Amino acid sequence: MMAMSCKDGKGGMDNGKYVRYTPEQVEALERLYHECPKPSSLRRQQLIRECPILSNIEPKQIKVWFQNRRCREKQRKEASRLQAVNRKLTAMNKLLMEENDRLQKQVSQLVYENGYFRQQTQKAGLASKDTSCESVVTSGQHHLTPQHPPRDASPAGLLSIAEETLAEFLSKATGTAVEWVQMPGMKPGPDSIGIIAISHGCPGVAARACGLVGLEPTRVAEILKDRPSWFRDCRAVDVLNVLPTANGGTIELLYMQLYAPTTLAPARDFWLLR
DNA sequence: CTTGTAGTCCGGATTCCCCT
DNA sequence: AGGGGAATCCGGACTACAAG
Repeated sequence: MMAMSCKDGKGGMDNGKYVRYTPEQVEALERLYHECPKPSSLRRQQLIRECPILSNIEPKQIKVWFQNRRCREKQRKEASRLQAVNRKLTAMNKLLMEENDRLQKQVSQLVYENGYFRQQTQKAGLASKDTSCESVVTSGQHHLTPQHPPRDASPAGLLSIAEETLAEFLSKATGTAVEWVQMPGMKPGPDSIGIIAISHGCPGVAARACGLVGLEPTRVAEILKDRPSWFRDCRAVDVLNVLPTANGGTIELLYMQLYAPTTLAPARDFWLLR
Protein backbone atom coordinates (compact mmCIF):
# COMPACT_ATOMS: atom_id res chain seq x y z
CA MET A 1 0.00 0.00 0.00
CA MET A 2 1.41 3.34 -0.99
CA ALA A 3 1.48 6.32 1.28
CA MET A 4 -0.98 9.00 0.40
CA SER A 5 -1.25 12.54 1.51
CA CYS A 6 -3.87 13.18 4.12
CA LYS A 7 -6.68 15.64 3.86
CA ASP A 8 -10.34 15.32 3.84
CA GLY A 9 -11.59 16.36 7.18
CA LYS A 10 -11.49 14.60 10.54
CA GLY A 11 -8.70 12.04 10.61
CA GLY A 12 -9.30 11.82 6.92
CA MET A 13 -7.00 10.56 4.20
CA ASP A 14 -7.07 10.96 0.48
CA ASN A 15 -9.91 9.11 -1.16
CA GLY A 16 -11.06 8.07 2.32
CA LYS A 17 -8.29 5.45 2.34
CA TYR A 18 -6.29 4.64 5.40
CA VAL A 19 -2.69 4.46 4.31
CA ARG A 20 0.22 2.52 5.70
CA TYR A 21 3.74 3.24 4.69
CA THR A 22 5.50 0.38 2.97
CA PRO A 23 8.07 -1.68 4.89
CA GLU A 24 10.77 -0.07 2.78
CA GLN A 25 9.53 3.38 3.66
CA VAL A 26 9.31 2.49 7.33
CA GLU A 27 12.80 1.04 7.23
CA ALA A 28 14.14 4.23 5.68
CA LEU A 29 12.30 6.39 8.19
CA GLU A 30 13.58 4.27 11.09
CA ARG A 31 17.14 4.60 9.82
CA LEU A 32 16.77 8.36 9.58
CA TYR A 33 15.17 8.45 13.00
CA HIS A 34 18.15 6.72 14.57
CA GLU A 35 20.44 9.21 12.89
CA CYS A 36 18.38 12.16 14.08
CA PRO A 37 15.15 11.67 16.05
CA LYS A 38 14.22 15.33 15.77
CA PRO A 39 15.02 16.72 12.32
CA SER A 40 14.31 20.36 11.55
CA SER A 41 11.86 21.39 8.85
CA LEU A 42 14.75 22.05 6.48
CA ARG A 43 16.30 18.71 7.25
CA ARG A 44 12.99 16.90 6.63
CA GLN A 45 12.68 18.47 3.19
CA GLN A 46 16.27 17.49 2.54
CA LEU A 47 15.51 13.90 3.56
CA ILE A 48 12.63 13.70 1.09
CA ARG A 49 14.88 14.91 -1.70
CA GLU A 50 17.72 12.55 -0.78
CA CYS A 51 15.52 9.50 -0.29
CA PRO A 52 13.46 8.68 -3.42
CA ILE A 53 11.43 6.08 -1.56
CA LEU A 54 9.99 8.86 0.57
CA SER A 55 9.28 11.18 -2.32
CA ASN A 56 5.57 10.43 -2.44
CA ILE A 57 5.07 11.27 1.23
CA GLU A 58 4.00 14.79 2.06
CA PRO A 59 6.39 16.86 4.24
CA LYS A 60 3.62 17.20 6.77
CA GLN A 61 3.27 13.44 6.92
CA ILE A 62 6.99 13.12 7.51
CA LYS A 63 6.71 15.57 10.33
CA VAL A 64 3.81 13.65 11.85
CA TRP A 65 5.65 10.37 11.45
CA PHE A 66 8.65 11.65 13.41
CA GLN A 67 6.36 13.11 16.02
CA ASN A 68 4.53 9.82 16.50
CA ARG A 69 7.78 7.89 16.42
CA ARG A 70 9.18 9.92 19.32
CA CYS A 71 5.93 9.42 21.16
CA ARG A 72 6.06 5.64 20.64
CA GLU A 73 9.64 5.45 21.85
CA LYS A 74 8.78 7.38 24.97
CA GLN A 75 5.83 5.09 25.66
CA ARG A 76 7.93 1.97 25.15
CA LYS A 77 10.65 3.21 27.47
CA GLU A 78 8.09 4.06 30.13
CA ALA A 79 6.44 0.65 29.76
CA SER A 80 9.83 -1.02 30.06
CA ARG A 81 10.68 1.02 33.15
CA LEU A 82 7.37 0.17 34.78
CA GLN A 83 7.86 -3.53 34.10
CA ALA A 84 11.27 -3.41 35.77
CA VAL A 85 9.80 -1.58 38.76
CA ASN A 86 7.02 -4.13 38.94
CA ARG A 87 9.50 -7.01 39.00
CA LYS A 88 11.46 -5.38 41.81
CA LEU A 89 8.35 -4.64 43.85
CA THR A 90 7.12 -8.19 43.40
CA ALA A 91 10.41 -9.58 44.68
CA MET A 92 10.44 -7.11 47.56
CA ASN A 93 6.87 -7.98 48.46
CA LYS A 94 7.75 -11.66 48.60
CA LEU A 95 10.63 -10.97 50.96
CA LEU A 96 8.50 -8.75 53.17
CA MET A 97 5.76 -11.35 53.36
CA GLU A 98 8.30 -13.94 54.46
CA GLU A 99 9.82 -11.56 56.99
CA ASN A 100 6.39 -10.66 58.29
CA ASP A 101 5.56 -14.31 58.74
CA ARG A 102 8.80 -14.91 60.59
CA LEU A 103 8.28 -11.90 62.86
CA GLN A 104 4.76 -12.91 63.71
CA LYS A 105 5.98 -16.29 64.83
CA GLN A 106 8.74 -14.58 66.77
CA VAL A 107 6.26 -12.30 68.50
CA SER A 108 4.24 -15.29 69.62
CA GLN A 109 7.36 -16.87 71.06
CA LEU A 110 8.49 -13.66 72.79
CA VAL A 111 5.08 -13.16 74.35
CA TYR A 112 5.35 -16.64 75.74
CA GLU A 113 8.87 -16.07 77.06
CA ASN A 114 7.96 -12.69 78.48
CA GLY A 115 5.16 -14.27 80.46
CA TYR A 116 7.50 -16.87 81.78
CA PHE A 117 10.21 -14.42 82.87
CA ARG A 118 7.66 -12.07 84.38
CA GLN A 119 6.31 -14.92 86.44
CA GLN A 120 9.77 -16.00 87.54
CA THR A 121 10.93 -12.52 88.55
CA GLN A 122 7.81 -12.01 90.63
CA LYS A 123 8.61 -15.16 92.55
CA ALA A 124 12.18 -13.97 93.06
CA GLY A 125 11.16 -11.17 95.37
CA LEU A 126 12.97 -12.44 98.44
CA ALA A 127 16.66 -12.53 99.16
CA SER A 128 18.82 -14.46 96.80
CA LYS A 129 22.37 -15.54 96.59
CA ASP A 130 24.80 -14.66 93.87
CA THR A 131 27.11 -17.38 92.90
CA SER A 132 29.26 -15.42 90.40
CA CYS A 133 29.73 -18.39 88.27
CA GLU A 134 32.30 -19.10 85.66
CA SER A 135 31.39 -18.93 82.03
CA VAL A 136 27.86 -20.20 81.92
CA VAL A 137 26.14 -20.92 78.70
CA THR A 138 22.74 -22.34 78.10
CA SER A 139 20.73 -22.92 75.06
CA GLY A 140 18.03 -21.51 77.19
CA GLN A 141 15.00 -22.89 75.46
CA HIS A 142 15.73 -26.03 77.39
CA HIS A 143 14.65 -24.62 80.67
CA LEU A 144 11.44 -23.45 79.06
CA THR A 145 10.45 -26.88 78.03
CA PRO A 146 8.52 -29.30 80.12
CA GLN A 147 11.59 -31.50 80.54
CA HIS A 148 12.89 -28.90 83.03
CA PRO A 149 10.25 -28.46 85.68
CA PRO A 150 9.89 -24.92 87.04
CA ARG A 151 12.30 -24.19 89.81
CA ASP A 152 13.44 -21.33 92.01
CA ALA A 153 13.69 -18.21 89.82
CA SER A 154 16.00 -16.29 92.13
CA PRO A 155 19.39 -15.27 90.74
CA ALA A 156 20.80 -18.36 92.35
CA GLY A 157 18.14 -20.43 90.73
CA LEU A 158 18.77 -18.87 87.35
CA LEU A 159 22.47 -19.45 87.69
CA SER A 160 21.78 -22.98 88.67
CA ILE A 161 19.88 -23.39 85.46
CA ALA A 162 22.70 -21.70 83.60
CA GLU A 163 25.30 -24.03 85.03
CA GLU A 164 23.24 -27.02 84.16
CA THR A 165 22.80 -25.93 80.59
CA LEU A 166 26.45 -24.96 80.35
CA ALA A 167 27.31 -28.52 81.09
CA GLU A 168 24.90 -29.56 78.39
CA PHE A 169 26.43 -27.08 75.95
CA LEU A 170 29.92 -28.24 76.68
CA SER A 171 28.90 -31.79 76.08
CA LYS A 172 27.52 -30.70 72.74
CA ALA A 173 30.62 -28.67 71.97
CA THR A 174 32.75 -31.74 72.36
CA GLY A 175 30.86 -33.27 69.54
CA THR A 176 29.26 -35.90 71.65
CA ALA A 177 25.79 -34.45 71.40
CA VAL A 178 24.96 -32.12 68.57
CA GLU A 179 21.40 -31.19 68.05
CA TRP A 180 19.30 -28.10 67.92
CA VAL A 181 16.27 -27.69 70.08
CA GLN A 182 13.54 -26.29 67.90
CA MET A 183 11.55 -23.37 69.18
CA PRO A 184 7.83 -23.29 68.46
CA GLY A 185 7.29 -21.57 65.15
CA MET A 186 10.98 -21.44 64.31
CA LYS A 187 12.85 -23.60 61.92
CA PRO A 188 15.64 -25.63 63.51
CA GLY A 189 19.25 -24.60 63.15
CA PRO A 190 21.38 -21.49 63.55
CA ASP A 191 18.55 -19.14 62.69
CA SER A 192 16.43 -20.25 65.62
CA ILE A 193 16.10 -18.31 68.83
CA GLY A 194 18.50 -19.20 71.58
CA ILE A 195 18.62 -18.22 75.21
CA ILE A 196 22.07 -18.06 76.71
CA ALA A 197 23.03 -17.30 80.27
CA ILE A 198 26.56 -16.02 80.89
CA SER A 199 28.20 -14.39 83.87
CA HIS A 200 29.86 -11.01 84.03
CA GLY A 201 33.12 -12.87 84.23
CA CYS A 202 32.96 -13.65 80.56
CA PRO A 203 30.99 -10.82 78.97
CA GLY A 204 29.28 -11.79 75.82
CA VAL A 205 31.84 -14.26 74.72
CA ALA A 206 29.67 -17.28 75.03
CA ALA A 207 26.68 -15.60 73.49
CA ARG A 208 27.24 -17.15 70.14
CA ALA A 209 28.03 -20.49 71.61
CA CYS A 210 24.55 -21.73 70.88
CA GLY A 211 25.42 -21.37 67.27
CA LEU A 212 28.61 -23.30 67.63
CA VAL A 213 27.47 -26.63 68.92
CA GLY A 214 27.57 -28.07 65.48
CA LEU A 215 31.25 -27.22 65.06
CA GLU A 216 34.41 -29.07 65.88
CA PRO A 217 35.53 -28.49 69.50
CA THR A 218 38.76 -26.86 68.35
CA ARG A 219 36.83 -24.48 66.14
CA VAL A 220 34.51 -23.64 69.03
CA ALA A 221 37.46 -22.76 71.25
CA GLU A 222 38.98 -20.67 68.48
CA ILE A 223 35.83 -18.62 68.03
CA LEU A 224 35.29 -18.22 71.74
CA LYS A 225 38.66 -16.47 72.00
CA ASP A 226 37.56 -13.85 69.49
CA ARG A 227 35.62 -11.65 71.89
CA PRO A 228 35.34 -8.48 69.73
CA SER A 229 33.60 -10.39 67.00
CA TRP A 230 30.72 -11.25 69.27
CA PHE A 231 29.19 -7.81 69.10
CA ARG A 232 30.56 -6.83 65.73
CA ASP A 233 27.39 -7.48 63.80
CA CYS A 234 24.89 -6.95 66.57
CA ARG A 235 22.15 -4.64 65.32
CA ALA A 236 19.97 -4.51 68.42
CA VAL A 237 20.65 -4.90 72.14
CA ASP A 238 18.01 -4.32 74.78
CA VAL A 239 18.30 -4.69 78.54
CA LEU A 240 14.93 -6.12 79.48
CA ASN A 241 15.47 -6.74 83.18
CA VAL A 242 18.12 -6.29 85.87
CA LEU A 243 18.26 -8.50 88.94
CA PRO A 244 20.47 -7.62 91.93
CA THR A 245 22.62 -10.37 93.37
CA ALA A 246 23.50 -10.99 96.99
CA ASN A 247 27.12 -9.96 96.55
CA GLY A 248 26.29 -6.63 94.94
CA GLY A 249 26.47 -7.83 91.40
CA THR A 250 23.70 -7.87 88.86
CA ILE A 251 22.16 -10.21 86.41
CA GLU A 252 20.84 -8.64 83.24
CA LEU A 253 18.37 -10.10 80.81
CA LEU A 254 19.36 -8.92 77.36
CA TYR A 255 17.79 -9.24 73.96
CA MET A 256 20.23 -9.23 71.04
CA GLN A 257 19.53 -9.33 67.35
CA LEU A 258 22.38 -10.30 65.09
CA TYR A 259 22.72 -9.63 61.41
CA ALA A 260 22.42 -12.72 59.34
CA PRO A 261 25.37 -13.66 57.11
CA THR A 262 23.50 -12.66 53.97
CA THR A 263 21.15 -9.78 53.42
CA LEU A 264 18.34 -12.07 52.40
CA ALA A 265 18.56 -14.43 55.37
CA PRO A 266 16.66 -13.52 58.50
CA ALA A 267 18.50 -12.02 61.42
CA ARG A 268 19.26 -14.23 64.37
CA ASP A 269 17.91 -13.44 67.79
CA PHE A 270 19.50 -14.29 71.11
CA TRP A 271 18.45 -13.86 74.65
CA LEU A 272 21.29 -13.38 77.12
CA LEU A 273 21.59 -13.52 80.86
CA ARG A 274 24.73 -12.01 82.22
C1' DC B 1 10.79 49.39 24.52
C1' DT B 2 6.45 47.25 25.10
C1' DT B 3 2.57 44.94 23.47
C1' DG B 4 -0.47 42.35 20.52
C1' DT B 5 -0.88 39.09 16.79
C1' DA B 6 0.22 35.49 13.59
C1' DG B 7 2.84 31.55 12.48
C1' DT B 8 5.29 27.40 13.72
C1' DC B 9 6.56 23.49 16.35
C1' DC B 10 5.99 20.15 19.88
C1' DG B 11 3.94 16.82 23.23
C1' DG B 12 -0.06 14.65 24.83
C1' DA B 13 -4.56 13.00 24.09
C1' DT B 14 -7.72 11.30 21.02
C1' DT B 15 -9.84 9.53 16.82
C1' DC B 16 -9.93 6.66 12.93
C1' DC B 17 -8.79 2.68 10.32
C1' DC B 18 -6.78 -1.81 9.36
C1' DC B 19 -5.23 -6.27 10.72
C1' DT B 20 -5.13 -10.43 13.45
C1' DA C 1 -12.54 -7.13 20.37
C1' DG C 2 -8.11 -5.41 20.88
C1' DG C 3 -3.64 -3.68 19.28
C1' DG C 4 -0.85 -0.82 16.35
C1' DG C 5 -0.08 2.99 13.39
C1' DA C 6 -1.40 7.39 10.93
C1' DA C 7 -3.63 11.54 11.50
C1' DT C 8 -5.99 15.23 14.07
C1' DC C 9 -7.00 18.32 17.91
C1' DC C 10 -5.53 21.24 21.54
C1' DG C 11 -2.76 23.93 24.54
C1' DG C 12 1.79 25.75 25.55
C1' DA C 13 6.24 27.71 24.17
C1' DC C 14 8.83 30.28 21.06
C1' DT C 15 9.81 33.64 17.36
C1' DA C 16 9.09 37.34 14.05
C1' DC C 17 7.02 41.50 13.15
C1' DA C 18 4.19 45.52 13.05
C1' DA C 19 1.95 49.18 15.71
C1' DG C 20 1.75 52.34 19.53
